[in-house]
Amino acid sequence: MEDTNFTYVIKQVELALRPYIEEACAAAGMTTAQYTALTVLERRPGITSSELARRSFVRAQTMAQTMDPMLEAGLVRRERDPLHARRLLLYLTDKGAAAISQARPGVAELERLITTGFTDEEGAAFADYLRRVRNTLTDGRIPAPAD
Amino acid sequence: MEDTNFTYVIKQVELALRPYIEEACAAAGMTTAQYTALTVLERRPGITSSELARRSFVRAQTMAQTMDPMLEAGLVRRERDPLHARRLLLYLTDKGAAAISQARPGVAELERLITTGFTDEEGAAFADYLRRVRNTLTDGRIPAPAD
DNA sequence: CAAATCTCAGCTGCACTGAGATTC
DNA sequence: CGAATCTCAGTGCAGCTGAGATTT
Repeated sequence: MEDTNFTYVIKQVELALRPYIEEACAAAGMTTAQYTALTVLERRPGITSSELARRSFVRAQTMAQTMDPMLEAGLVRRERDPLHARRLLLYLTDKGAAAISQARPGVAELERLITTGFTDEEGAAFADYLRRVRNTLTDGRIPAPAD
Repeated sequence: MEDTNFTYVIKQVELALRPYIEEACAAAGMTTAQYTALTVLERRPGITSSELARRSFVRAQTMAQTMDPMLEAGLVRRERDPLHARRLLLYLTDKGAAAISQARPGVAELERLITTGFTDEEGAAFADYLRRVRNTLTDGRIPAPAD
């Protein structure tokens, strides 16, 4: 197992992936970071921006920056936490849910494209490897994987 | 094979990888993009900036921007192509080779970290899957894979 | 007081586009 | 003329740091 160049090839895959993802997200008027944040928010309504940042491996300031235009556009709504006045809890609005729906088909199409030529077993193995690598690299970074 | 979220997990892996790569490259006073360009240049001395850009999946302008500080710092040298006055051929200098050497141990260490807990077979399969995905996504983009 | 959250302001890396000059 | 290369100038996204206010 020498000269496999994982860092290089992973970077290439990410670069090659980018225009596809951007296109799918743009179809719903969002950036990639915004779409990702919305899908996490969909699974964890009432999360704080800071927590969302931790789960996405970015700083709180970066997430706030991602959220700003979506709050403006009414895709996301926020409320003071009644138990903790400093916290602002985030919720998906109907408009936000609609935006996700609009982007989802393109993303699903891309998921299929990625594993073109893979058997089901290979696809499952690939998914497993990716998660293992992620977990190795982020060991102890977050309370529970943002999966 | 549903709900595997390749796009999401690949993005996470790339994000998690970033600080490690940056650290290894910074040890030699380079950015990630610069290190990558140098390693490609090492394998293909006399390549043009445009060709290098194609092999790295970026625009010619982006590559020029990556190269500029390295030309300034004397890590890379360039010469007019005697056969084509418009072209500038790129070559690694001794200083550039030294910079690669300085960054390489950190990168090699990272390669090992990535596949922590993988058997040799799993590592080989993972490397193969990544290349297949890259090739699917960049189908017909460049003459020969920059591998 | 310490820790967490949120906000403001500015910076960097690395993509992009568009336009122009030169050369083959 | 068309295609490729190189350069200049400007844009945007998405990370980052640092500092300050507020709350538990």
